[in-house]
This record gives sequence, C-alpha cells and structure tokens, in this order.
Amino acid sequence: MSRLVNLPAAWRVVLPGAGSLGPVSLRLYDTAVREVREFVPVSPGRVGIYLCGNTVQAPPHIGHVRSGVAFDLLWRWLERGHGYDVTFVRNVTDIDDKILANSADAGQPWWAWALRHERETIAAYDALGVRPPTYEPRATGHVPEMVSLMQTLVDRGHAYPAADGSGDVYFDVRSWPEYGSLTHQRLDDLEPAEDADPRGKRDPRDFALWKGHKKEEPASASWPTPFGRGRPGWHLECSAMVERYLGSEFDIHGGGVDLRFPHHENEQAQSRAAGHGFARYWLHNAWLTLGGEKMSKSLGNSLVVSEVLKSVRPVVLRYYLGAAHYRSAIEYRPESLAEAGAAWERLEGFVLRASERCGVEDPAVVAAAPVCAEFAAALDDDLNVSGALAVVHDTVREGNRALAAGEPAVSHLRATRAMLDVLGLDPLAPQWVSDAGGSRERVALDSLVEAELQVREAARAGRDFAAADEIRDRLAAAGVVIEDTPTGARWSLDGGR
RNA sequence: GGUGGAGUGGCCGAGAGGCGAGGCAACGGCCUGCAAAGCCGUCUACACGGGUUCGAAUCCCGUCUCCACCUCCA
Repeated sequence: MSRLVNLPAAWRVVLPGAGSLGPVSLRLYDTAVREVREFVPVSPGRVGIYLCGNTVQAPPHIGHVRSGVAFDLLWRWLERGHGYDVTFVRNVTDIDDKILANSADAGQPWWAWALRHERETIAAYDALGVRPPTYEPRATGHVPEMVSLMQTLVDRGHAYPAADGSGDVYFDVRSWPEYGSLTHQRLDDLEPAEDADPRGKRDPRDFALWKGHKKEEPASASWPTPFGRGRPGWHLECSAMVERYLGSEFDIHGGGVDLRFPHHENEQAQSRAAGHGFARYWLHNAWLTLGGEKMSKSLGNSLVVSEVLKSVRPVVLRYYLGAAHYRSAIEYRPESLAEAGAAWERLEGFVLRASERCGVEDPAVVAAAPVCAEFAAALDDDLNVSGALAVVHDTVREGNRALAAGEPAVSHLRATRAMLDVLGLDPLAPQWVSDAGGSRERVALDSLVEAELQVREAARAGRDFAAADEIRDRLAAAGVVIEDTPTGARWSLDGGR
C-alpha cells in the first residue's frame, strides 16, 4: 500500500455509510482463523458485538480499560465509517471465586464488593470517553438463562452433574469433537492442571458450567437449580448473556488475548454444542505490560485508573492506550504517557488556535462530517490507528502551515476534528471540555488573566520588557502559559485547558 | 510438551518485495524584544547468518532472544 503524498488530493471524502454501498470494506483480524478477512455481518446493516468485561473484584487498572478503548474505537468506526447499526454488549462478572474471597477478607457482603468495583469500572470507562454499551448485563441477573442453557447441554449429552454429589455441573469435552478448534489445540496436548481436583469429573479437562454451593460460602451466593444450589461458572454466563442479547449467531466477540483459552474456547463449545452458531469473528486485544510482563495487582497498584488520572489528563490516557495497534503489546513506561501528552497537545493546540480563527463548529456537525479517504483506509485495515493518526498529524501540519500563512484553515480544522471524533479524541467534544469554559471559577480567572495581559501589553508597547517578562513569569508560576500571536496574547493552563 | 505472538532509528510505534508512516526527544534555521507555539531542515532504522530476486525490513531456510496461553486474568 502506498500512502498518498499530496494531502489535499487525499481529501476525497468518504460518506458515512459508503462502506455498505461501495467496494470499500472493513477487514478485521479474526483470531479463530488467524488472518485478516473481510467483515460481513450476519444481518446487512447491523452488527452485534459482545465484549468480555471486567470481573469486578478490584479497582480497574489501565490494562483493563485498554480493552474498552480498543473496542470503543471498533464501535465508532462501524458506525461512522460504515453506517452500521451496532448493538454493543459488555458484561459484568459480579460473582466469582475472587469476589467471594476478596469481599470475605474485607468483611463485606460479596454483592456490595462487586457493586462498588462495578461502579469504579464504569467511572473509569466514562472518564476515558468509552461509550456506555447498549446493554451491560450482570451475571447474577441471568441465572434463569444459564440454567436453561445448562439443561439443554445436559439433555443433549454434552454436560453432566458431578458424580460426587458436589452440585457441580461439568461440560463433557470428550462429547464435543470441535473442542479446541478456536485455539487450534488438540485435547491430548493440553497440559493437565497440576492440582487437578477431579471432583467427580469424567475427564480432567472438563470444565465447570455451574459450581455447587460450598458450606463456607455465603448462602446469598447461590441459586436453586434442577441440579442443586450453586453459582454460575465463569464461561456459562457469557454464553447465556450472548444468546439473551444478541441471539443464536452474532458478529464479533472480543476480549483480551488471555481469554482465548480457556474462556472463549469454552464459551464456543457450550454455545455450539447447544445448537447455536455463536460468534462469527473473534477479536483479541494485546496486553499492556509492565516490566515486560502482564500487569497484575501485585505488580502495580499505582496503575489503577483513578490513581493515574490524578496526574494525567483522561484524554491523554485515552490517546496513549489507543495510539498503538490493538493487537500490539504496549510496554508501560511513565515517559510514554508524557510523550502521548505532548503528541496530543500538538493536535489540541491546532484545533484550539484554528477554532479561535475560524469559529467553533458544533460537535454534532463534526460527528456528521466526512473523513478523508486515507484515514478511512487505515481504519478499514484492521483498525490501523497508528496509520490513521499519521494522517491526522499530517493534516495538522498542513493546517498549522495555513494558519502561519494567515489563511483560515477551515477545511483542515474540520477534517482534523472529524478524524479525531472517530477516535474519541475531538478536543472540543463535551467529554473533554465540560469543566473548562463556563464555570464561575473559569470566568473569574479569565478576567484576572486578561487584566494582567493588558498591563503586560502596555509594558511591551513601551518596550519595558523587564516588566512584561515579570508578568509572564508570574503567570507561568501560577500555571498559566502565555503565547504571543500576531493577534495578541493567548493563554492556557499548563498541561491542559 | 502443546498453541500463539514479538524483536524496526536516541525513545515510542506503523508498514510488509522498489516510492524515506507518524509522534516524542535532540540539533540547526525561520518567526519573536526574548520566549512559547508553529513552520523548514538534520539524524536513512528494521535481532543474527545464509538464500531467492534486477531489487528484501518485507519472501524462503536456519539461529538467537523475549513474551503470552494451556490455573483466575482485559
């Protein structure tokens, strides 16, 4: 593929929805077949996505939300680039071993523990501009669907209650020849778990659909079923919720790479053994690593989203998490966040300066504006965000050149905002400016700074630069950055608006 | 043991047979009273060894190193 060098010529527009009409097509890497292939939805014009959400057992760290940012972009591009009507489902696993263990350690009810962390997770997504899913089902709210699916599997001979009377119900992997097909593994090659507790399994690789109630666990963490009291197994819940919200066969199933096995393999086995087509495309995002290893609580509590956002603007964290390709691992370094901040402020700087010159278009207008063909081509190529951002930066350079030449740069501004909007990064989107312009504090600050700038302008006019610089230094010490432009001084807060 | 992924310039990070992605940093220049921002320019890289080809970071063979999954994990 060659990049178009002549930028204005590249601004042949792509109308929203054009993808479904013309030869332009979205290509995605499907981990089930291990290659990039054209995306064709089950139903024309509509797309169903299921993303495995968090197990709400602890506050989310920045690795968790990478997945949310990556699939948020997929959603936005399906809508903006191809005009699809998207149903986006992201579940909340609010019952599992760790939630029970962690809540017990903290002396809290498991459901209070789960709800608290569910709220923190949603707050983290909100802060980063990850759109709320169409549906956000909790596991505990779908026990009847799970029981029904489990019954179907038992009736079809693919599942059985544990022989030891524990109340566990297992999936019989030997009964399903396809087992292992998603991750291309043969059953006999799987390393048997070292501490395998057979608990009435027919095969050590059989996995739990349902976990029988244990005496030491709270009674509230169990539900009645035809097979006895118990609680959902992790894999079963996703299969049940997929069917409930997306039907028997749907388009895209997403999650982190670690989920491929066993979780996604098991989901697929359950649902297909029950007679469903299940997912047509499997997309998996790579890790955010720390010290070369996957992030975990023991390695980095300081990377909890709420902590990081104390020193980093949310939009910068989104830029950082979203700038690399979703299938590439990101090795976390604090310096990288600073670099992301510098890169993003370059984009923001242009948009703010150009908007002062050309006026501000409403975000709704921006959201309906076309994006340039080169940008679209990059995202159509398995969501190549890096390539798309290169187009944005090229456009910004052109726009800055226009501004420097005294030209209005209207088209550059519109193009830049339209592209950034697709990426969830429009600097003027309400998400990122909600507390900037209209607050009483801001109005008061504005009038004070403007008064200082007038004094400084008078000093400069009288060539008393010592006095002018003193004012600039004083404002800088207070976190107010001054830039002199041909049309007068402008100011902004250090490190943000 | 099985299944996958990766090694790109000072750093981050795309690309995938010819046409120098982009960002950050650095340095030089323009602009500026001086700055800042911006613009122009400089820094021509693809783990290693072979091979194919007119041409290889890209394809083939071999080697090394790193990571993930097979147990809860975005």
